[in-house]
Amino acid sequence: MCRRILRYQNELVHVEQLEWYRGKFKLSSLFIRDGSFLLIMKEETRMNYKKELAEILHQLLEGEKSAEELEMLIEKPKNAGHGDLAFPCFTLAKLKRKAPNLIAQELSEKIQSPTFEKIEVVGAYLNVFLNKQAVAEKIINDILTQKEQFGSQNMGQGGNVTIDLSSPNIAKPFSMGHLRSTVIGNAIALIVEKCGYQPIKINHLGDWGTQFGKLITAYKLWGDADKVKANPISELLALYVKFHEEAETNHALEDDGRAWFKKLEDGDEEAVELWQWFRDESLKEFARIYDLLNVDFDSLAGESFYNDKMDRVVNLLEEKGLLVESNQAQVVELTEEELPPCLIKKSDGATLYATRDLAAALYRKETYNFVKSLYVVGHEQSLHFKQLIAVLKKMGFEWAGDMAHIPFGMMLTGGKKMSTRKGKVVLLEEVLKESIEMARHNIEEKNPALANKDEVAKQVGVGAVIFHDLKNNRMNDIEFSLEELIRFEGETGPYVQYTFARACSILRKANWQPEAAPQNFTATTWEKEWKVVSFLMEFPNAIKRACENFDPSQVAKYVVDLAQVFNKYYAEVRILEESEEQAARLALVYAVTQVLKEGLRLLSIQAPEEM
RNA sequence: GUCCUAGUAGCUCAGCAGGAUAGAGCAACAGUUUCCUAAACUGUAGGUCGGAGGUUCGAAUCCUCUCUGGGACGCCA
Repeated sequence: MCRRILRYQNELVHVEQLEWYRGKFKLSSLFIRDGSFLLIMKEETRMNYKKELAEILHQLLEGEKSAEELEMLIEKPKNAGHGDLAFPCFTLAKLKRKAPNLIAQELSEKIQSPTFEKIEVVGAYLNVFLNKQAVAEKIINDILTQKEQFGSQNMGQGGNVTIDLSSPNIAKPFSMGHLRSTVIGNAIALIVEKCGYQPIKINHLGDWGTQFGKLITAYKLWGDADKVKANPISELLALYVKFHEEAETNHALEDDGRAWFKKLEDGDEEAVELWQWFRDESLKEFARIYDLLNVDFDSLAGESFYNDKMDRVVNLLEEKGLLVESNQAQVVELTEEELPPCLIKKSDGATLYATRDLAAALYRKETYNFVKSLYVVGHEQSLHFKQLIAVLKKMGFEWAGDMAHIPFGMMLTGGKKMSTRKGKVVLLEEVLKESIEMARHNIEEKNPALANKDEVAKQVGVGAVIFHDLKNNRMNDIEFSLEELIRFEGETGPYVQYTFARACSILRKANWQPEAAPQNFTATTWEKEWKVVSFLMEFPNAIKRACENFDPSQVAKYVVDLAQVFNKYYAEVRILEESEEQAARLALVYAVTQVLKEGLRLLSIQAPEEM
């Protein structure tokens, strides 16, 4: 091979450029392999010590396994006594036909790197201890200079990601059930943005559909304009509930409701006017809640927005010969996909949910040219999204593969789904109010001298509710429990916020400024601090995991873990006490505040400096 | 009936591209405040990882079957 190439991360780079890279990235490790490749690691990569170890092992094993394979085998030990990285040698035993503990022993003797302080062999394991001084200094300085940028990545490269979130139904109260999509979607938007994507948050309002026909029917039968004006949502909800009660015995009501919806879709003046009114009132109420939750949207294009864009979809389907009649309705058959047929038009010609989502998908691709299009919608709609994507693929739209349903479990009361129809809902606003009140109560008890009590109570109360939703795997159902929600101890939002506030308090008392921080901390062994440092190091990985899996709980869990180790450290070490190590300790405290704050921000939770 | 999802400590959950004694929080019990905010910290107790097979040097993690809860399966969204 005449051209010497070196690999720079995943790219191939010409060796002539080596000097340029050396200047720019301070190469830490340089390997020459079979005279034709040079493998380098640039400065940022060095932070990924796992990669470095994998690379070294790869060299030592003379290519018997790829660096990537080796990296996957490296784990971080659960037990601190087992070091920071561990490599089990079992799999090599077969390849080398040698006892795994012997292999570990041999490897341990050959590894030489300033990054690794010591290598221990325990059975078949290679336990690697990082050089605490070097690593801690590196991490702390990174955070000191990058501040809230620490942990940011660029896998998104500016690509647009549309996120369908929240999407409450107009004329219905904003219930606990809607919290999940709102809060999960918002956190995903923030996380994805942190990873270099451009999120586009779309509130796909449920402002269209047969339900409005039903509501109009109910309003015309039993409604009172003054009452609705005085108390829009609760009055409309009462009408909606009454409709369903009456409809159980009087089946003509259902037909009447359907008829009114058809009129609405055809632009009947009275129907449109009522609809517009209901919609405006609802949006006013929702605005208060979004404000509390700190959520805003890039688009409010809901279902009604696609009203005039559906003919095109239907025509396209017809042109492609996908539309077939079935019991007077128009459907797309999905037998090859092993899915039930997707209903496009009802027998009365009115459109359906799927029709609107098809139109919306097309619109979003054309308007935003997304690289990913996410739908943060409950798990019970999985089939619908499978069908939606399948139909788009059948239509020949390759980009349908970039669409993804992000499902989540249900909010339950008494083991059952909350049902608007039966009027059995818990209002989100009520819950937020209770939580804020609880926070306020705690402040009076614990820190009555606090300056901006109302503001902090709001941040803490709302933080508790958001965190409670985000801390667990999306897919778990959540049994609604007010007690559980407004618990501020243990693995909760307020616990993390409290940890942050106490850390801030230390910095305040020390009158510590990041600009005045020293660059090196030679007086410190970092022994007591090591656990905290090693958690700080994990932040970028947590974000990456959260982004790849669209899973905010990864960040929530991380932030609790960091708070826990910091609290232990805080209880053990008196930081404000004069000591040679104080400079390093204060810098560490500052680093913790930065990461906690940023972690909370990614969950849309504020971090008060005092509470 | 088919498909999707979950089953880990009394409760809520982590851990699941297989790895070293299965971890937190809550609740229980016992402690810590002349000391950086006790919304905290320390300790004790608590588990045949739903069950049965299988793959493997090694399984909570992968495969098959099975039981239980929840959900979805054409004119709701």
